[in-house]
Amino acid sequence: MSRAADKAYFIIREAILNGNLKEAEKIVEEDLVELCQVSRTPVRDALKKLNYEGFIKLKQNQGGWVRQWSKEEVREVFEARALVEGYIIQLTTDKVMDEDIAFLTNNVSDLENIITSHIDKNINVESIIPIFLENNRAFHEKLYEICRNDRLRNLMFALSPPPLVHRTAKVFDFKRIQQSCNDHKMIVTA
Amino acid sequence: MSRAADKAYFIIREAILNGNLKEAEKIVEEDLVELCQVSRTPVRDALKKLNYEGFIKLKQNQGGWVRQWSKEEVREVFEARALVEGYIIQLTTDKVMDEDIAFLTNNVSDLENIITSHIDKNINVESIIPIFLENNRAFHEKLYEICRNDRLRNLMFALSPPPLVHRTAKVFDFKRIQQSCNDHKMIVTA
DNA sequence: AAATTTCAAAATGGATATAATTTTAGAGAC
DNA sequence: GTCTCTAAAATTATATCCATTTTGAAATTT
Repeated sequence: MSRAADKAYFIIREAILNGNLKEAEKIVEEDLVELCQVSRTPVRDALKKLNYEGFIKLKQNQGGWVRQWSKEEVREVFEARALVEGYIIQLTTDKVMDEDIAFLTNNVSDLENIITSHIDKNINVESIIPIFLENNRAFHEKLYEICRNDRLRNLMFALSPPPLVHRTAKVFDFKRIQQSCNDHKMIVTA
Repeated sequence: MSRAADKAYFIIREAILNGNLKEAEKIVEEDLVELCQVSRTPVRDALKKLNYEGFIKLKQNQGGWVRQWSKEEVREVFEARALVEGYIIQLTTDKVMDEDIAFLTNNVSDLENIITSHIDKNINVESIIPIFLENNRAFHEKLYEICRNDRLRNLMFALSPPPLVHRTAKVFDFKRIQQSCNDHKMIVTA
């Protein structure tokens, strides 16, 4: 995708994820032109992409809305993601190299260390959320790289997680993060 | 998506699947304008969608190519599709209604009858391929309808099958079709 | 007063024009 | 003869313009 269109894509996506564009809010292209400082063409490209990825819902001749998530849907997405991830892990086992293992091992132990040090010092969980997210992203990115399957990577992207506001309660406490960390650990050893 | 863009999408998709646009062939937007009889805007929309679905590969400022399929990739796609389908079937079990079952039962027995009559009369397998494809499509479409999950439906679409030429050897003989028929039968009884 | 119709304003989809980028093709150097 | 550089051609990306559709409020009818 091109530069102006990329710019629009990331700005709009960010606005959705951080809640500036609220759920079920009508999306008007002209407003986004102003927000993104590009013309309508790249804005429209960005909206198409966001539509494919499920961030918004486009309707013929009626524009788009920020996608609403029911509890049921959130659950289903997480289940489907788990399904695909499991499959990806299966695929990686034949292709994985020593240096990949090293990378993943480091990734996991990095997070582990951070968690324990935060718990020891009694630091609030919120401060490690960004670290966790980045660590988590890197881990999964590596898995895609190993299994070399763009299709599956897109697939996971299509199953992009619901916006932060919906995940927060579900995901972000120390227990959850440790759980995720352990899951990754098991994957690496396998 | 809008009408002209839909038109372009289906024309181009068809051209890829039936081999008129050959593998690894460079895709030039202006040529497709002529083929589809619409302007460049809807052609570009269609290409974006086809890119997202993996039919073609787009590169920044360099246009696109019809996707090439290695044997490995074909296998992986079929596996991934099976994975998602299995999951869809799991989801449908709580939601399925009597009339849905009736529809699926009919669908399966229709195909069964056609197969046996063709084998009895010693008719070439090729003549039932279109019937099989349509029957198959209707079966899976029904499953999506039952589980009411657009996301999974899109996901399957993103895992769109490789072009016909690649599937032919794999899929189209009586044994295969009967196998598929039996699979569906088992799904219905479950 | 409620419902329906009409019409203008606004928003989206599509076509075309312009700008930027990449590819090519040929001239010149080695 | 091959390689490199450059300018023209081709192609893509973006902006803008036009057409079509939708929306919503005012007006008319029941």
